[in-house]
Parts: sequence; structure tokens; C-alpha cells
Amino acid sequence: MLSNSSKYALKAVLYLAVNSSQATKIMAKDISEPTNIPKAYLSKILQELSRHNIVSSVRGPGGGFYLSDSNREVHLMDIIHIIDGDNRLTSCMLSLQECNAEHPCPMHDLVGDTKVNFVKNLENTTIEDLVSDIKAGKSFLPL
Amino acid sequence: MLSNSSKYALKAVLYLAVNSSQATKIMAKDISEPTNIPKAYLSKILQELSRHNIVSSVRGPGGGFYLSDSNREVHLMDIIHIIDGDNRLTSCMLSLQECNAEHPCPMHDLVGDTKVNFVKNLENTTIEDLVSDIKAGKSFLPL
DNA sequence: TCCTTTATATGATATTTATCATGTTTCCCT
DNA sequence: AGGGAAACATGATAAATATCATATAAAGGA
Repeated sequence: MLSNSSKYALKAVLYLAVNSSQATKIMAKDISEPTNIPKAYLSKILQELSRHNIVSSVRGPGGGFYLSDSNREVHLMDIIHIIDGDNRLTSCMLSLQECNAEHPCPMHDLVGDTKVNFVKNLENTTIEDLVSDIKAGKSFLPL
Repeated sequence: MLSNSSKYALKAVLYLAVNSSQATKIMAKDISEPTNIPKAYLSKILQELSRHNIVSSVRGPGGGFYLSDSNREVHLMDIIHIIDGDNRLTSCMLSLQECNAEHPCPMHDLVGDTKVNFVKNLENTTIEDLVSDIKAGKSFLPL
């Protein structure tokens, strides 16, 4: 479904969303440990996200990663696009070019609206939305 | 979503379902061409499927692959399981061990029932079901 | 200014997935 | 029998993904 890298990216960003702020930056190491993401790999992912303004960062002592207010308005799909590219989720079940409602592949209806809806959800949901759910006890931060 | 190999497997089996019978066997090469699946790779996949009794085959002149009546009752998920293993589709969005309706990860609800339904469809749908759809003009054989 | 601490950039290794190649077995045909 | 046509088995290569390692740049404090 998602690549490992995307899953790590989402977990890390969620961790930052819950635990960080401009005043409370978190070092890669301190994200890596609780989330069980290999430190070096995580660093690379965070850098990629930073380059695309998904997360914020400052170097040097007292530095680290955090989410600014605007970072929190990022949509989940943005993160996935950056890491996985943009056709991993949206392509047809059988990777066919011509597969649509008018000319469906045999598996088209099995997925049906479900995938469309899911993608739509990813496009509409922001990090902040998920944080609200967590704070409301509707879901739990993945560790 | 699915691995390349699974997609190839599904396409090849569907091709056989529509075009082959015990009396009309098809060589790997003649499946490879119309479906645009690399011949050598396809052969390997077909052998794996044959070993698991998903497709039938006979060697020697006049031989080839075909689907027996019982092959046609195979469920789509069986094919995917053989090629991709059994947790690529069913695992949580973030690959968490403990993610369920009682203890959902933040993305759990985004997928919602959609994935559950999709998996259920794969488990319930047989090759023959898809062939019926194709014959009824509801969908088109992927080439 | 210099040292430490942290992110950043870049590249190296490993693992998985996809693809190709080559020999072996089985079966039909003559 | 023997030769050719096919699947079958096995292993080699290539490409993508995941992981690790090392050097550089920025920032703060002594």
C-alpha cells in the first residue's frame, strides 16, 4: 500500500505533531527511539520532508525538528507524494493505463469507490485533523 | 497495492481463463505477447502458480498452460497470497501490530471499511466470476 | 574565536523485487 | 528408440528500496 518510507514519514510527522512546537524542538534521535524507526534512515526522511517544507528544523545546539502552524495544515497525501511519488496509490489495480469507469479492468469494481474515497480522504485530511482525533481519544499515536 | 508479480499473475490467469481450455492449451510465449509481460518472468510466475494448482500445465509438444474447471473456482486472494504472501494487503496502514477498531492508529478511519471490503471481495471472488463479467461486457480483459 | 551540537548532503552497503539466462525433464511424433 | 517442443528448476543479473556511515555546514555557548 504505502512504502516503508512513507509509513516512517507519517509516523514521524505525527510524533512531531503531538510532541513538538517551535519552542520544543526534537532531535532525530529522540524521534527515532520511541517510534522504533532506525535513526539514520529517519534522518534522511526528515531531511527530505524539511526540504519540502513539511517539517521545520533548526541546526546546532538546542536545535531539532518541529512542526510550525503551517506545517500542521499539510495534507497527508502531500507527504505520501513526496516520498512515494504520485502513482503508487492512484494507479489501477493492474497498473493499466486505460482503466476507468467506462472501460474498467476486471478488478475495477472490486475496489470500487473504496480506493477513490480513501485517496480523497488522504487529500483532504491534514496533520492537525489527526492530532485532534488523537487528543479526543479517537485514535492512538503509533509507537 | 499489489506487487508487480501479483498483477502479472492475475493478468495471465485471466488471459488463460478467457482463452484456454483443456483442449486449447497456451504456451508461455503466447500469453507473454498479448499481455505485454516479459516472457521469462511470466514463465517463472506460471510455474509457481502451477506448483500451487492455480493453473494447469502439460509439457512437451502440444503442451502449454490452461485452466481446468476447478482452477476457475480459485479465489483471487489465493493468487495474491501465493505471490505476495499474506500480510501485504491485510496489514495496517502504518504496519502496526496493534491496530484495530478498539485501538486504532490515526489513519485507521481514513481507510475505514473500504480496505476490509476490498479484501473480502478478493476472498469471495473467483476467476470464473470475473470471466462472467467480461463475457457480459461489464469489464475488459487487460492487454 | 573555537568547540560542541545538531541538521544537511552525499555516498556506500544491504536487502528485496524484478528480470534474464541456461540447463533439465517430460512428452509427443516419427 | 531418438529428436524436438514444451514446461520446470535453478541460478545469475539488474533495478529499486531500505539501511548505514561519513563528512560538511550552521548555530549556540564558553
